[in-house]
Amino acid sequence: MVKAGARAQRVAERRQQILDTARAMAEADGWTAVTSRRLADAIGYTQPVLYGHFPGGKTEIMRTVALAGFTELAAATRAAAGGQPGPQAVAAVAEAYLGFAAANPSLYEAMFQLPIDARFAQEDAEAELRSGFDALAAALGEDGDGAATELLWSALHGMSLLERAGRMRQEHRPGRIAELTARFTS
Amino acid sequence: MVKAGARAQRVAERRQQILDTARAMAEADGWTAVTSRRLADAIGYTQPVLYGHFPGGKTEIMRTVALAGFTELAAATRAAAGGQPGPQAVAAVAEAYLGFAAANPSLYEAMFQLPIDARFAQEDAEAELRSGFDALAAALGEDGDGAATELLWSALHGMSLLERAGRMRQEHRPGRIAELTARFTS
DNA sequence: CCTCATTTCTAGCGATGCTAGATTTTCTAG
DNA sequence: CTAGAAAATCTAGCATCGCTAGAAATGAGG
Repeated sequence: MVKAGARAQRVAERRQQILDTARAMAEADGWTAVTSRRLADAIGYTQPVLYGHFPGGKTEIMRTVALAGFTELAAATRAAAGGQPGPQAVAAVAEAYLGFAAANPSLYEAMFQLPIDARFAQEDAEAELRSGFDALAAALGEDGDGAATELLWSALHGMSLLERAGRMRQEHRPGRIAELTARFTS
Repeated sequence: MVKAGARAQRVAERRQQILDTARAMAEADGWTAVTSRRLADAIGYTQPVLYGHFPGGKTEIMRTVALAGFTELAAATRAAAGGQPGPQAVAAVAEAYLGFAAANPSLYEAMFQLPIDARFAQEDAEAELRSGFDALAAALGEDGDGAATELLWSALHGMSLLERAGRMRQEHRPGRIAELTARFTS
């Protein structure tokens, strides 16, 4: 079984290479620049190889990249939330969330602007999403039905996208975070 | 000059027909279904005619549709804001904003998920955008630097998208609006 | 060395956005 | 009313896209 293991490992490695390359290309030039031909070229193979690893094609690749993004975002948010709820935790969580979205715009795009078909790894994404959501709730110290957390998430999500779209000036972010912190801790 | 006027009017009419058809097709089947061939077919002409009216191609068509969306959204928000600021105005504005986004998802998508190149009708969109922004500020009664309004806008924008993406349950919206109204009027 | 399964590639399909050049229609002027 | 100019429209095609069937290369076991 050693050889089979080696083969499986090679397969896993190339799979990961595809994901890493796709993500890097997306961050460099946007998802539209991640074409099957360019991606295949970048990993030193031809297009059909991609479909051997990801039968769902580009969509499945994006979705898998997005899944990693959910994990990372949840981890970052959880780490920022820290122990107790309160203004400090809310501010830290907001910083972490906005920072993540700004640092990985294409990844964030794959996570949230991709239609969800409830097929590929949907449940995993859902679990990671909930983990991040819980971190927000923890920072708020919410005990209700989650409406406040949903509102906080909405604000962070919307702010991320509007900043990225250039609809809000970057230098005003501290003011927005202060405003958010104040309004979400009362 | 009557004949020249008649010609200009025919041109304007067909231009509007292209926009209306594109918008309807987008709302019916999404923007990816709005292809140059299908759109040309739908208006009874061939592809190059589209480029006669919109040299920028599909992008310019989407942008022009989006511009109308900005106007409509600003009008709806202004109408909802009414006279005085206060909880009622904030709730009404939120309802109006979320209702508009939910009722015209593809239009909203064109408005905010389309990259802005600062070329096509950018300044008009900016003006309408500011008008809607001012309506939000009026509902809040804000007099500061706009941070609170930006935060409100972020929350509404994010909530719209998360609802559309199915990340938030529709039936919880009243709770979210209540939460928002409470936190934005203190 | 041969066989056979796996891996990889070649070549192609239909569809996309877009455009150059031919063709038809419409308007104008004599 | 008609001939020619101008405008509007179409035909046909390009490069690129995501994706795939079938041929060729590769590698392991007998």
